[in-house]
Amino acid sequence: MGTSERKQRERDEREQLFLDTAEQMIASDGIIQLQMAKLAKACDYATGTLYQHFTSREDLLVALAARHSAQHLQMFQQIIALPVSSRDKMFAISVAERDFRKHNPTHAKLSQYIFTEAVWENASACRREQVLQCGQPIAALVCGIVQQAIDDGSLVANGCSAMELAIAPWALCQGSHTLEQTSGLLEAFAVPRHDMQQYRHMHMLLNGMGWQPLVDVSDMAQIKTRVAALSVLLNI
Amino acid sequence: MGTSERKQRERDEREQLFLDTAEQMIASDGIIQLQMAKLAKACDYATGTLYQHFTSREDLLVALAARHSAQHLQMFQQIIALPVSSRDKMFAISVAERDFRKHNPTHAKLSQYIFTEAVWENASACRREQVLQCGQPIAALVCGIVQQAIDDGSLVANGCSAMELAIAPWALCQGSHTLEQTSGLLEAFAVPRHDMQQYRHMHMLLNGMGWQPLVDVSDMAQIKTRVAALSVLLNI
DNA sequence: TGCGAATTATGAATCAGATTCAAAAAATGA
DNA sequence: TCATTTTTTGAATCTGATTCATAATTCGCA
Repeated sequence: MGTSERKQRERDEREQLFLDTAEQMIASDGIIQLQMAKLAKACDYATGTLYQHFTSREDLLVALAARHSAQHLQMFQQIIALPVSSRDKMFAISVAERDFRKHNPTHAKLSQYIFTEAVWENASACRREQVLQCGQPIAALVCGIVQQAIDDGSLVANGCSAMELAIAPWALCQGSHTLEQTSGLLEAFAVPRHDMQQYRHMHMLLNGMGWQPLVDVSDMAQIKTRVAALSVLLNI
Repeated sequence: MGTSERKQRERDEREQLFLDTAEQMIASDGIIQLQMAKLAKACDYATGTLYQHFTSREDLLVALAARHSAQHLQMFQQIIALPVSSRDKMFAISVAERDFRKHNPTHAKLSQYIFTEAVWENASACRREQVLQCGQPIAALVCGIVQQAIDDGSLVANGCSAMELAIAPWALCQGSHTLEQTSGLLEAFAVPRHDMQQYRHMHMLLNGMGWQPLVDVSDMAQIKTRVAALSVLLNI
């Protein structure tokens, strides 16, 4: 009926309010500082009301991550529509990913944090499901790029499934970000933090996969140009 | 003087006892279940005594991770002494790494957890330092392998420092483990969890770096054989 | 060996903050 | 309008980390 529909909408809006506010609070004070009572008060609701949406603090964090994943997906969807080679699409994924993280430091921290035993296990099963569900179309989409490459002959599968192949760039991307994010790690080892470096590594991997057309990894200028071009296409 | 030396030793032993016990407790009940009071009692000490060693629960976790890093280093040191090509050494790193994680699930979880803002920021500066210090020789060692490869001509640097190049396999390794570890992620996407898959990805990357001698990534049997051979050399 | 000072250990008390739940308020609907 | 159901409230509860006054131990010295 109409009434209950409106009610549901209001409830959803309230949930978004909680999430928006939590996001702001995390952005300004960090994850640890986020307190349930403070958050509720900041939204002009009682603590108990907050718990009607999220079964626990961890549940809230996972919900936040799930929402980010949705934006994430949207960004990736742009990519498949791009008028570029499959290899460039895959590369664009890593460019977009990096940009997304740069503009969403909260997401970067959260995505590291929520998969931690301490958080993951304390979130409700349904929120966890939600995160994984959001990931699914992303994975499908990346797989699609690989499949396209296999189909048009620019990548030889060698008996691997598209997913198995997609894992490689995914892992490299993930690992690069983990290293970069890990406080003090690269600094401690005096690794110059050069944006392009990571892109070069990705091209090395894609070359190693035999993904055509190969890119000359010694030509940083060209890599830079390509990144710039993709950035424009993605308007970032 | 002799007396204070013994005292220091006893103190160190007690610290190890705390860490050993914490490790067991984590192994059997998980990180979240680790409670300071329980741990102290399990070691027959008062809670306050535990706090004389670790400034906080997080500090204890970081200390534990630092200890793991030391074992880690030891394992890697074996590798540089191996009578194999530099490429095989680098590959051996990923084999050893994977084995280490398989046999130390606690380490795997911890190393993900401690670098989380919530933990890292709450550990004492000196513990954090300790973790990074342990990492340093590991990094140096891996760099050494890259440098050796550059020197003997099996790898072309193209103006990159050894460290910059070393980051690539490091990131891939790291990322693979993160993906694998992340509860439910690969399952959710129906990715078959095949040990060798990861090794193939590493060879793709090393090939893409132009690291000689190149490996035929379509020949899984050969990769498998090489892993087996390295496992024997490392006796794992 | 005995004694006071200095150091260390103890664990009950404190504190922070997440979570709950009985009571109050609001919505529903007859 | 009023009884019933649903939702909101926030003070009380609970958990577990951390502290700190007190007790125990060790030390240096006569």
